[in-house]
Amino acid sequence: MKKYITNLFVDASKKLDYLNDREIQLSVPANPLHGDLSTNIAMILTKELKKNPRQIAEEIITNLNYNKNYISKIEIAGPGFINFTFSNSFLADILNVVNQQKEEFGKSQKYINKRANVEFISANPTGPLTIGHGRNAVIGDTIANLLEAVGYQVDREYYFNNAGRQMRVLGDSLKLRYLELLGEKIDFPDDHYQGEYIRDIARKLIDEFGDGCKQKDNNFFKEKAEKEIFIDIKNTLSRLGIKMAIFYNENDLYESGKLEEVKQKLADKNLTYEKDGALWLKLSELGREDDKVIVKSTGEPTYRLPDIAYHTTKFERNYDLMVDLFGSDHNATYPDVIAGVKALGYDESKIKVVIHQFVTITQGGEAVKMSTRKANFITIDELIDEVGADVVRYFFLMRNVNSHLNFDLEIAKKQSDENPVFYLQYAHARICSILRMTVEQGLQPYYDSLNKLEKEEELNLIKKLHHYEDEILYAAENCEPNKIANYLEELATLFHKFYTECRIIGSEKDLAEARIALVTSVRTVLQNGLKIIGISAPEKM
RNA sequence: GCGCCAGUAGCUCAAUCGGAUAGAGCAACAGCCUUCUAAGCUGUAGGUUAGUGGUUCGAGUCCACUCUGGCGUACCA
Repeated sequence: MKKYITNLFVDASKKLDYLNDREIQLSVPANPLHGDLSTNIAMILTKELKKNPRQIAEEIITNLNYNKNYISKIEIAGPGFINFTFSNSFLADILNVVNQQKEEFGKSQKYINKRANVEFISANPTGPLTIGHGRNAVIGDTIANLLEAVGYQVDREYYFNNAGRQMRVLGDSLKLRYLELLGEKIDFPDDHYQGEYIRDIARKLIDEFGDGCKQKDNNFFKEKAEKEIFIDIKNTLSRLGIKMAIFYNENDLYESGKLEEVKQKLADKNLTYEKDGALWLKLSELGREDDKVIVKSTGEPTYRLPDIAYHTTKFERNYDLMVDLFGSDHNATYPDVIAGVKALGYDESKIKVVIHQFVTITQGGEAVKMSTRKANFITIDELIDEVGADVVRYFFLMRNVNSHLNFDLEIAKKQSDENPVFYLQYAHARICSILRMTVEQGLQPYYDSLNKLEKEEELNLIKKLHHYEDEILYAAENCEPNKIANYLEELATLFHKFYTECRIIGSEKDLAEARIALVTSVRTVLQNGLKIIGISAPEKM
């Protein structure tokens, strides 16, 4: 409908010059008395034309040649809004469209033949995924789902480094626990990984090799730990319904020579210099505040060089869009990387960095500080065991990525009956129940009597269904998965109100069957939306 | 000190590029099940949108400053 109205304005611009190339903002008014879509164009033009906005609106409306089958009326209201009201025949047609498109409804072809890469989680394999990673994982996966819904072919990518200091400490930690379990007296250092999972892996080694690994070096233990931990991480992700397409190891950048190549290119552009035995990148010439070290005096690169090199590989893999999802602790570092990528001649506008704020974990009102090393953490696995994958996903998704997410463990555990995710699923289950019942009564969805739907609860529901496609597109383009969670809650609310006010069984046959067509469409949209946020749609609860 | 993010009802959060009377849920109070699932619905109460100034037809939203909180500010990632 937005497209239709926009085209009306394009036609009108042939007569009204000032409408030429003007973007028409159409929004859904909060107050139903203000119609179904509204534009403020007349008020925007008022300054330029030095005319009263209501006069301008009047002039525009007389030049809008609209079809009464789509729009029942156009009105001027308030200071100069132009309000459009959908006709009932248009609303009825929405249900036909949903019914025809089914699981395709809401998807679009806007980015068909485009390829996107969504990089997320990217936690080094030093321990199980914790609540801290959970938000990143769920947001990333849902952004990927959204991009797929608007046409992109998407690769989900996990970047990790198994070569750094963190991983050496991990290998050490495993070796010490191994020796400890074999009866040696071990003084386990504070700065090593304290978690019980290290002992679990050590036990596996003993089961497999007995004491035969005593003489093995750090590398052996490191590799064993990495392997076991990755199995665990992948298992956790799979419980959340997440499947990564690519695990990209930072080490490949060294082995392939990519790192050296990028370093050389930066040098060729005269963007590096040596100082104090280290190699510096002239970030101050690239719009950043200070120059930064990219190769330490020890010869080891800092994270910046491999990160820049890594991003160049994404460009070489020909993605049209690259989404990087980080926690807010990375917010000072990524601009350096982007500046480096740009300096190498890549189009940095293809990279979209999404920063999500931290999850604040509280237990009984008290904040819990998390640290993988200190083993003071709650794993996603534990959380799934407690409340189920659906609740975990929904909890991490329901807030704006820019907002801190307050995760009260006690509420998450005990409040499962009142969790909003059940509210959505309940709406779906109720519809399924109705449909089971109506089949027994010999009733079927009937699309030729949709004009019988004229109660407020019915019309509001249909209008909400109509907005679904716009919501998906907006959420995808802006990487705001929480919009879909909010939308589905609103849709569920409208359905529950409908359910309370409008009966199907017992109503006159044409009306009953039109209502069946309506709830069938609602079910379709609930299913489609829940699928995008990765939550199940139960038929019974 | 500087940078990014936030501050909206008692609590947790919405509010589509600046739009019309700032909305939900939880908690509180009062109602609704002989009829399709009460994990639901209806009503009452709850607000100087942290503060001060500015921009304009119009500000929770934009700008400046102040206050509070989170995350950063490495030759750690």
